Parts: sequence; structure tokens; C-alpha cells
Amino acid sequence: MTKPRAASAAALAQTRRTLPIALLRARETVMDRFRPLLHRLDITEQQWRVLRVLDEAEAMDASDLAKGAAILAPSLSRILKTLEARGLIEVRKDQSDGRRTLINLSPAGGAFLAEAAPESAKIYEEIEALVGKDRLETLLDEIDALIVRLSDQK
Amino acid sequence: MTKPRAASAAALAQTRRTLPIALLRARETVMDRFRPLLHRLDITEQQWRVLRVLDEAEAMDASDLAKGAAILAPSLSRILKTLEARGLIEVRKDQSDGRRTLINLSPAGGAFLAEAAPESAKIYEEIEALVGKDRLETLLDEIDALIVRLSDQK
DNA sequence: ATTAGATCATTAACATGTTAAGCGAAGGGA
DNA sequence: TCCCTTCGCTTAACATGTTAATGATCTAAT
Repeated sequence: MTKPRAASAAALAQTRRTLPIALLRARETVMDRFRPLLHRLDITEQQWRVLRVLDEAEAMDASDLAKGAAILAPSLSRILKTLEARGLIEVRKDQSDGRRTLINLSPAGGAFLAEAAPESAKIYEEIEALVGKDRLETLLDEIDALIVRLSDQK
Repeated sequence: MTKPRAASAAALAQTRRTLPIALLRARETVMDRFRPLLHRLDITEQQWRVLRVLDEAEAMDASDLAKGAAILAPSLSRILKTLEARGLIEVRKDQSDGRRTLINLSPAGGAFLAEAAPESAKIYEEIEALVGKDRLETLLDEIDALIVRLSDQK
């Protein structure tokens, strides 16, 4: 660490207390705990999110899936190819609307999630234990409130 | 929106209240307000962070800069080339340690930041006004607490 | 002085983020 | 029906995220 003078140290503290960076750091810190599992599963964080969202629905079109997993449409297009090639999802055209693509978890995808779920849950429980369940719930509530207040409700 | 049955709706709510996704969504929501400015400046979010961190220090080596801007070393290497080519930063070798690279803001970089600072500050004030200063401070405090509790203090 | 190990930075390879453009399909009037 | 617009998704192009490997330098111990 380079020795900071008083002025620059204060300024640096100011940057650190900026919403975008704080949220980024928090996310990195949390993901560091999941990364070893994801690496063992040979799957990316985004692919994991897609599978988990699909596991909670029957079949979704790509738009809903993108929103649910917080992934942009172009990224999702690429991810779906990867997951389909790996046999974890099934993709088909919507018969009633030729523009839409319907996606659902394949049996293999369901098995994949079922096998990984206990480890994932265990990690989340560790986080809960370290942070405190109350504190974590409060944080999630405040994040929700932030999103609601900042969302452009066109 | 596809009609969710009661069960899947509850499950979906569960995913949404997951720390990694909540933090991701919050960050996206906040950044949506800064993106138009960054686009007008023809600069990426990461490049902007690098410049701001440099503005708060004299000269930093790449490692400290990477930590300060929350950017991984490989990404920073590429970003430094871009910013140097654009004349916004100055890069030189550390004389006392040939491994280190020292980076500082160039005069042009300082002018660039000075010109953009008012707009940036205005956006942040809008966010403060919408969220509430108290609520925002609380949120930042809780995020800090989260990071401290989850950090591996090897 | 030498050498093994650690450190700092870069490069490589692949996946995703981001914006813009493109394409086929659906919808809504004239 | 035709035309125009909108919608859903994909592709393109470039920047960054992520992990592993490489290169160069420093450090410490011999």
C-alpha cells in the first residue's frame, strides 16, 4: 500500500462509498464463495442463473428468461446455444407466435441442478450465518426499495 | 408476462431474493442513470472508474489501481492501453522496482474529468434525492458490513 | 554470485457485457 | 390485401470478465 496523505485518503474513501462500486464489490465478495463450486461444475455464473430460473418455471420464452436471469438478450442467445449443445435445456419455436423461442430445462438439466443444489444451498447458508439472517433480509429489502425508487416507470 | 401458477410465482420470488442477483439488479438500475453520460463522453464504465481513482491519487501502480477500481489485472492492462492511446493517462516504469508500472492522470485526463464532474455529481444527487440520503447511507453501511463479514481475511 | 521462490504485469483463450444493426414474424390501419 | 410499424430474436463488433500460463523482476537463502 502506498502511503496516502490525508487529503487523498479521504478522497479515496469517498470513491469507495459510491453506490456502483460498493454494489460491485459486494457482488464480487459474495460470488467468491460460489466460484469454486461453479468451477467444479464447469459452468459459468450466467449459465447457472439461466438453469435456476428455468427450474422455477415450466417453459419460458427468451425475453422472460433474460429478465429473470438478469442477462441481456445477445448474451442469452449465446448461452442458450452452449446449454443446448450440452443437453441441459430444450429449445423450440412457439407455434402460436413464430417470433418467440420457448425454452425449458431438459431431464439432464434437472438432474444437474438436483445434484448441485445441496452444495449451493450450503454455501448460501454459510453466507447467512456470517452476515446474519436479519441483516441479510434487511439488506435485500433495502436493495428492493432502491430498485423500485430508481426504476424508470415509463 | 406468462401467467405464473402460485407455486412457480413463489419460487421465482425466491430466486429474485438471492444476494448475487439482487446486487446485480441494483447495480444495473443505478448504472442505467449514468450510462447516457458515459455514452456522450465515449468512455466505458470501467475506463471512467480508472480515471476517477487516478484523480484521487498522485501516481499508483497497476495493482493498487486495479483494487481501487475493482477491475481485474488483465482487464486493466487492456484499459490502460486504451486510455494511454487517448492521452488521458501517463504510464511509466517504476525506477526502483522494474516490475511495477506507475500510472497517473495526464493534464488532458484531468481536464476531461473536470469537465464531466458536474454532470456526474448531478446524477448522483438525483439518485440521492430519489432514494433518500439516510437510506442511501444506511445501505452503504450495510454493504460495507457485508463485505467485511464475507471477506476471507487470510 | 547463484538459485529457487515469490511478485507484478502481460498475454492468451474463451465467455459475457454492451450497443447497433439486421432479419423474419406479427399487428394494425388504409 | 398491402404497407408500415412493432416485436422477438439473432448477429456483429468491440470492451471487459475470468482463469491459466508466460515473462520479467525482485527477494531471500545458500
